[in-house]
Amino acid sequence: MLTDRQLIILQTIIDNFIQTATPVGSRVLSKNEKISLSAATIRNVMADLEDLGLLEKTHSSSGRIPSEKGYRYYVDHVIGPSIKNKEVDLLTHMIEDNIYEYEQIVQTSADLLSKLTNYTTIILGPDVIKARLKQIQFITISPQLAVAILVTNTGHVEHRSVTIPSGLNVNDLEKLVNILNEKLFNVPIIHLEKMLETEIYNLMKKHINQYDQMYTYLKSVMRYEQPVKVFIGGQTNLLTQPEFRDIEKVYSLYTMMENEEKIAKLLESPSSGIKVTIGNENENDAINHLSLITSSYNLGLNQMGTIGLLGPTRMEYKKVITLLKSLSNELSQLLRQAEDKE
Amino acid sequence: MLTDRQLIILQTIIDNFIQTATPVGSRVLSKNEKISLSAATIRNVMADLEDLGLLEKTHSSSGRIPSEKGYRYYVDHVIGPSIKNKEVDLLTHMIEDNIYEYEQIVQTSADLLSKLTNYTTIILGPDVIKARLKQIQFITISPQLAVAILVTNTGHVEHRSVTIPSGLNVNDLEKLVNILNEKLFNVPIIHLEKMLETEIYNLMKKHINQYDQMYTYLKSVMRYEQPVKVFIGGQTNLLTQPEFRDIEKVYSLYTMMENEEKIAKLLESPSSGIKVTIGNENENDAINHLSLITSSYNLGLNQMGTIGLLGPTRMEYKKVITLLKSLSNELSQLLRQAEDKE
DNA sequence: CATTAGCACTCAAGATGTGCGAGTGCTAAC
DNA sequence: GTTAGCACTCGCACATCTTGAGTGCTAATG
Repeated sequence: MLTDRQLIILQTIIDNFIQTATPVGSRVLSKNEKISLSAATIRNVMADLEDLGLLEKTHSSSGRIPSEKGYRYYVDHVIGPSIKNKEVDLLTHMIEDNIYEYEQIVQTSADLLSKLTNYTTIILGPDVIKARLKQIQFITISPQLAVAILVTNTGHVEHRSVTIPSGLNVNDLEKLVNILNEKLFNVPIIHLEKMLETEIYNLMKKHINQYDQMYTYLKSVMRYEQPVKVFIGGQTNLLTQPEFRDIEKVYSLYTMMENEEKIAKLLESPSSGIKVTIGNENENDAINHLSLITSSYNLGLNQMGTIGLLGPTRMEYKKVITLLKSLSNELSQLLRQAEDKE
Repeated sequence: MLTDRQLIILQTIIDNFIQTATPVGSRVLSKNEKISLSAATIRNVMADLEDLGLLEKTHSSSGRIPSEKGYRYYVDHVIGPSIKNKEVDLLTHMIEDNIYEYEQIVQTSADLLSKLTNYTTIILGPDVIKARLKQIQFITISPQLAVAILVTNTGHVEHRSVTIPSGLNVNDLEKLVNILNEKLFNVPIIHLEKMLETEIYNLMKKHINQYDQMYTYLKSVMRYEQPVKVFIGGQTNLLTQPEFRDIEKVYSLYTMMENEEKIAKLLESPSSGIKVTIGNENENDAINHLSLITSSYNLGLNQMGTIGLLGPTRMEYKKVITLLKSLSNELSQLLRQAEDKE
């Protein structure tokens, strides 16, 4: 456990470094109101903190910067109970004014969060795996072209265009739709393809003339593609941070962000609540010089999504955590409201 | 008109610079097989070309680099008839293997094109403005939640979740859907909102009990949001180009790319066919040190989209133009086939 | 008369050197 | 225990120097 004096100095150094991104020296600290000690004394304390592994020097006579362990200590011990601040209010109001569509809410949230923090927001949409089929429909556009629409019990809509086999009987198509809706109702959409291959195929064989051709098309319709949807906001924000003057880092980060799977892996969190990963605590190389703060939100129907904020290790932990806490609550509530309302 | 000698030297300089991104000197040129002249002679020719504004020096004693006018000349006069190359074949095959959904075809094309060229691909989806409503549907998910689905004559699907006003009569809803489908059939979706405000509103007043509440919801459903859809592939490719060592440029470019409207504006081309804009010929500041090559493709139903490739001014014009030509043909054909097939 | 060799000149870029300032650790005095 | 003072350490900014690639001009050449 640190002494009060050590704590206040550690905290001040971190706060300072978060703002300026430059090493903090004893002189600067001695001028801080909260610390009424001479520079020399502070130097001694700083040496102690360095021995404890909470601070680092960039070179033998430089000021100190927080180590990852230092940030960890700060996050775990220094950041107090969250205070609802005006940014949070702003956020919730802006969201409330924009409820049209699930995807839009999420994307708006991502953009807002980025704007408020100047970091990059990554949001993982709810897991589609658990969704079940509510209804399947075909709408013919032209004699040859139709659109297949799948709606899930979570309100998710997937659609594909399909070409209609020539000479397909209208009756057959109707029959087919009936079969599908009857047999596939409430089936998890992840199992659709399998169901089609077995049960449905046999039924089609019996009742539909051109079953083989139709089967091929259905298969393409029911391909299960996107396990989760990723939303990114404020991608360019990180470019304004001085730690990104190095193109190599930008390149590896952006390449990573083009890969939805990797992002999904990053945000996959078994536990709920806020989670902070600092620097090398991240397994992914592309962000092992960054910090990631995630929070899960839920959508009432047993589905969960994750919001993450990506920034330099000298991130404004306090602010971000506060914001994230409120936003995930807000999101959960908002999306639940949309169901329960009146 | 340039002499043969001038032409070959201009061409060699450009080809060389495209590969190496470093100024080309007379010594290097004199070692080129095709040019059997001494360095001194070449210097004279280079001086002439510089007077013509086709070449530039980075400083008074540096080698030459092509000016934008030089690239323009190269594009207009040097690049011969396009040759179908193996990359094009590869491209078409890969696309043919992946026909599932319009959006997917386009995204795949974007990614492929980027992979083949190492530049960034931007594709503008077809203009939704011209699309007309084919059908509108409500699917209830839970007693309070429904999904509204709009399908256009172009096979486009839009969906929104809406909450159902409490106590809404099932009959009323059915009536409403009928009214909507009858009155709005074949209406350009850009006019939906206006129609709703006038004609539909009056009809609703007559036939639906809770018309006012329902009206509000419908309005949110029919909001017309995305004029065009933008697909981007290989966004990170440009980062590997030496001209992007400067973070400022990366920042302004990426910021621009986050803005769909600006991109749309960029690719909006009145003329069809290949169009090359070099450096400052671009009005947009974020790319005025880059070149953009665009090609339009069409989708049979009178809709057009645009494919663009963004790279440094020392772009591999020949290769890109060839690829782009074939791809836009291929895309047009492919998407038409999807309709006509059998 | 076009071509070429030779030479003086230019300039960017990398290497080397210097001074400054921010910051440290240690020691001795309060 | 706290502080003032001092010698020491680096990074950084700046100036200086060297190198080499490249040019333009001029005079010689076929």
